[in-house]
Amino acid sequence: MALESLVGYNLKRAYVILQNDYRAVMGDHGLSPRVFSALTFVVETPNLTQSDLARRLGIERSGLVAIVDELEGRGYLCRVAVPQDRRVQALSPTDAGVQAYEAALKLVHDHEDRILHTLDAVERAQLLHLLKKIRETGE
Amino acid sequence: MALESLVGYNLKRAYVILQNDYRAVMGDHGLSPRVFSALTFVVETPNLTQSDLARRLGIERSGLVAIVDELEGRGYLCRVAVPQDRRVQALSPTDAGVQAYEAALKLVHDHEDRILHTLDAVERAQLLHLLKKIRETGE
DNA sequence: GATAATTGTTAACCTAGTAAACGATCTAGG
DNA sequence: CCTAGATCGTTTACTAGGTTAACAATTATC
Repeated sequence: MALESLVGYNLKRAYVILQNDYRAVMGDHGLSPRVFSALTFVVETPNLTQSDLARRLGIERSGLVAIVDELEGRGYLCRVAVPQDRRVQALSPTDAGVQAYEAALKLVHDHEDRILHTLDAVERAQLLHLLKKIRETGE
Repeated sequence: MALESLVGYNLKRAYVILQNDYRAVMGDHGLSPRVFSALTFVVETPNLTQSDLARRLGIERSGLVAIVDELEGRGYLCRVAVPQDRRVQALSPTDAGVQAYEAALKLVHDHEDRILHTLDAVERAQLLHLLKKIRETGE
């Protein structure tokens, strides 16, 4: 079967498996992968603007609006006006946002430990390294 | 940045990069990844039925209909009635389908060679092995 | 000071799926 | 034999996760 030796095919199948397990672990009202990623950037990056965040996530500004809306709706961040540039909205995490991020990160680690339990530490590091190498050539 | 050490995040980013390059190489009217995968199974598997194919692709039967419709519309396969079981439609590739498959496979190999040029043969084999290991635990 | 670029946002659209229901058909148990 | 359940392909409605194009407001550049 030609597909079995294609990286793209195996990458997609593995991606779907991880995503399904992610959702199972995070539950029905948990943060979706993209919302969790966005929250991570917001918590870890001071003075982040929406355009910044969209670029870092590799999506369009327009697509980010719904994500930020959700995080704001959950009370996990605030859009704060920036006097130096009145076009932008800086994204500032709330205390609840930081807490939710830390709790979600624990769940995500549990999920990855579970779904990747057949990979030892060396293999997992290898996998990360190889995926990053792909990212570097394509971004 | 916590995301950088997560397999899921890196997997998705790498997957998006491969998918974008795939589409760039295959062109605007080329076979989409899922349609190419389906055609591969049809060409390589005699007497394949739609339910079989859906199971192998890991999608629902209902979702497969549009894919088979497209392949049939392009003249790459025929739905043929099976006398032994009048519920099923066997999927039989046409000559044009086999030809299109072989041409597409060449393009896919070109695409993977290009996007993965920073990985040597050993790394590429490692990556395939690790992705397959994930697939085995999750399917 | 005019022109161009950037920001956040909305609206319309697209892709790739899922879930539920359907009639047709096949299979197994009594 | 025949009835209950399973399976097959299909349609319909829906969802997630994006994109592109346009917009007013604002800032940067020449």
